[in-house]
Amino acid sequence: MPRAKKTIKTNQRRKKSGRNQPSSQSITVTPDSDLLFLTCLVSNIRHTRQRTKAERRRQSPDTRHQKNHVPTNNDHARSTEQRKSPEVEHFSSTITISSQSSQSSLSHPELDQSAFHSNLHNEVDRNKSSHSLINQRTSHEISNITRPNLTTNETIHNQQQNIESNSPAIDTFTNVNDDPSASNRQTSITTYFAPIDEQFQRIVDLNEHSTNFRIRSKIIYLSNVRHFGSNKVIDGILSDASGEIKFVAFNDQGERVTTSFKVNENITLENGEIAIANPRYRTPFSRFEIRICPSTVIRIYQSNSFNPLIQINRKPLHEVLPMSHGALVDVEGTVILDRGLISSTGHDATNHIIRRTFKITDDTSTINVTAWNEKTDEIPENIMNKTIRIRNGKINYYNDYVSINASSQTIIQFID
DNA sequence: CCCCCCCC
Repeated sequence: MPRAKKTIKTNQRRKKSGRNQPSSQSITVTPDSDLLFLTCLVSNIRHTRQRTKAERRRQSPDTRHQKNHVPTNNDHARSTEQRKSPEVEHFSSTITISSQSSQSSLSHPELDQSAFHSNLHNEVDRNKSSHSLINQRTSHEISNITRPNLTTNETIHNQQQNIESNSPAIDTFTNVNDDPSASNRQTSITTYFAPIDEQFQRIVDLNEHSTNFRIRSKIIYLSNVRHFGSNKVIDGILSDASGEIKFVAFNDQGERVTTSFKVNENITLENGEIAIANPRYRTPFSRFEIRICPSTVIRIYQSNSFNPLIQINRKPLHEVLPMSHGALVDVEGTVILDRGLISSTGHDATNHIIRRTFKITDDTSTINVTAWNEKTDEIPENIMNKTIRIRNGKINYYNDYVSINASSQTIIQFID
């Protein structure tokens, strides 16, 4: 069946890339020339010593450990609050270089760098020296945004994160003059009015009056194509560190989306029609939707560290257990048992089903989670002790046992 | 201009 085939393919890809995260699908190997650049960049930053691989390896589990206990009841705001959380503050100064050094480790898949990802952007906020260094390269590199080049995109990311995090975005451009390749940009106009191609807007700042905008985002949800009358529609949810917004695409525009969008991949999106979404179709975390139109430019955005967390209205597991069959819930928990992939056939023998079941726990209880069919593609091979965040999981009673089903309407994200 | 989807 096509479904099963698809699963196998993604698993192979996962193995090849040597990484465990669902986002690994978007990763390409950094070319040597970029490693060279990285080396220069890293050695140019004086006040901070580049840590050896062994040191990084040692640090990695610590970092993961610190993040693991985090589950709080205040998840709603957590993705934006995280930037200021004390534990992040605590170790950010010790891994200041890691946004560069962990990039170079991409070609060393044995290194588990996943623990760094969610924290990289925090460091840039606090490290103005690397910040200005990075800016020297940004203005010409951004034009290469479609190049499958992690260095480029990380660089852009580092700069853009500053825009997202510090409300006055202007200071980000102060060092642009150092870059000879940017010479034709150096009119006073572009110095003071940042060119649109050098920044991303925050998703929370979009509204029905936004016209020329550019965002970068993770595709956290993609619907199936639905048909109505002679038309078809596809929609989804885009997320950055600031929030999320729905998008919708009709007919021809939908074709673009179905051929190029994949859940958990990052994109940049420029222009589109923004409207207040029909409340029936809204997410709990956004009012607006972007209608993709012919002028909308969509590009792959390859960044290992841009990994915004999905927002959820988290329910403690002990409150989930008594809920009724079919109810939708948001939960978060740590995987304590992984039963792996199980194939079976449905009532109809031609219906091939694949599922992955694992048990999660939080402070209050434990529950089994089953991901069905294509959703299993989003589950990394190694999930033990990782924290999973689930939005729109479906309560399922079967043989007197409660579990949470993750199927196509469910959004899942591994945090560690 | 659009929303349902169950499966062991």
